[in-house]
Amino acid sequence: MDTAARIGLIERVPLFQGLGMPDLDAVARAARERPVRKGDRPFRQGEDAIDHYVVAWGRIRLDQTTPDGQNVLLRFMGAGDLLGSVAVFRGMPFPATPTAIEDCMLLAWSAVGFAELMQRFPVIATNAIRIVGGRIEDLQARLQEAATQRVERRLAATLLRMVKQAGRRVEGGVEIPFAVSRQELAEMTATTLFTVSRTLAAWEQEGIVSGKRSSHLVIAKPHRLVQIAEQA
Amino acid sequence: MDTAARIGLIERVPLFQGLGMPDLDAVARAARERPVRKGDRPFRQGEDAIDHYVVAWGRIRLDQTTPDGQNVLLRFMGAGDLLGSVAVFRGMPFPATPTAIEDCMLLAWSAVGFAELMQRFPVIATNAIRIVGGRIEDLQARLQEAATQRVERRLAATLLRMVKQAGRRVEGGVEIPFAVSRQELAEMTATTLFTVSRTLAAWEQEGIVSGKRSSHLVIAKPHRLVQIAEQA
DNA sequence: CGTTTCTTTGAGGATATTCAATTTATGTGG
DNA sequence: CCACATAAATTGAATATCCTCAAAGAAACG
Repeated sequence: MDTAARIGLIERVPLFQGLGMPDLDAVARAARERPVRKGDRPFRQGEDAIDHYVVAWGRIRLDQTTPDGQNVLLRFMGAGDLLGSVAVFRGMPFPATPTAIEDCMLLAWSAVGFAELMQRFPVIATNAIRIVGGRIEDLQARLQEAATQRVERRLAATLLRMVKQAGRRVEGGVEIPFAVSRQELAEMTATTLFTVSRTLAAWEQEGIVSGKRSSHLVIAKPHRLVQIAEQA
Repeated sequence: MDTAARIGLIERVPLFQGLGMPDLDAVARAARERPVRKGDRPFRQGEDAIDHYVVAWGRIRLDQTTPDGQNVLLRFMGAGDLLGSVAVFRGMPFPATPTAIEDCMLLAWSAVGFAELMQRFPVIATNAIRIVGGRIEDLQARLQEAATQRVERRLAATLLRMVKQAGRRVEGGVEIPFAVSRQELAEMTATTLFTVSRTLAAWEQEGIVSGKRSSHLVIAKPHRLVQIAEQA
């Protein structure tokens, strides 16, 4: 990937929004490329956080695991998403493990290099706060759901979040453009894969969703999901 | 409160860590004072976020309410805590409502004024990211608990978090230095006040905690709570 | 001292989990 | 391309955890 290509990527990354042309060039030159094969993990929960990452392309799953082996899927990430920065800023170990669910390309900046960029281009800092703030709201929403709502509503909300984040219009509805297992949906919804399976089966009956196994999920009736997610 | 007093407060606020003397003065002068009576709400969920706040003294409870009236207690806040900033940065309405549980003093900065300060003192931005990052980790931990653990463990974790955040050594253990109702504990733990009541009753039997009604909770055996919170 | 608010306790029941057994995909090697 | 092995999903039945509702008791407040 040459500098021009990097700039093309970087200029669409929310973190670097508001930077002009020469600035983007400086940012691009400071980046290292880090390809990640499908299934691989660029780093692991508990390791020291030394690099900031941005996903250039490909998709990544971010998991948090408890000491006793239970897993929470925090989110899926795609092109333009920020990875690991919060831990770097805080000087703490990574709180979660990313796993590539497709072949990916990451761009990496060392803590020091990134600090220099932030000093030169203060807008990066405000962008970072905005992004991290968005994650807070997302987490608060999920916490509220987990705390107050039943599985069916939560699952509807989970699917709608995924649609909002990565959904693609296709004939017959909106598609989630990568394979998601019941287990993964369960880990995002705070439930078990069994309950997810049953719920999706019921929705399939009603024609709300479709898509088996490794094929992509298609939401045929998003409005029904919204209804379920918001039902009193 | 004169400027000197303000500086005294501000220099211990994590957000302004790393600022030197003349800088602190500038920050202090730009602040407005906003007293809040016990029970009052400086703003409400859904309102436009125009001011950044820092708690100068007093305690505040931060709640998020669902459209159907259910409530999640996000956290308690005290001197030095940042309030509302995430929403201001994002240009979004406040996602939660703060309520003073004691008479409080807030310091307020307008969005514009604060942006100027951040421009002059870039360290404020990095501090903000660190602080907001800390909240993310807190929320992730709570989400994981809510998703994977039973009430007893979650309640233990909730109490330990409160101890860590605001606990005070007293004879016979550690005290949470403000009154917390069962209802509030339930809203922090994603359960009902009934279950909290039963669990605390059992713990009181074992001598792990003590404190009735409006008296402050005392954790006599924090190590036992840790055990419960971490039990496989 | 009465009223209000918070807390306790009990009983019953619902939601969702757990566990086990099948069925259905996927993909790998022959 | 098929057969087999592996992984994912389905489905059912039993059970556990926790919630809901009701009623009574205790503490706070004016």
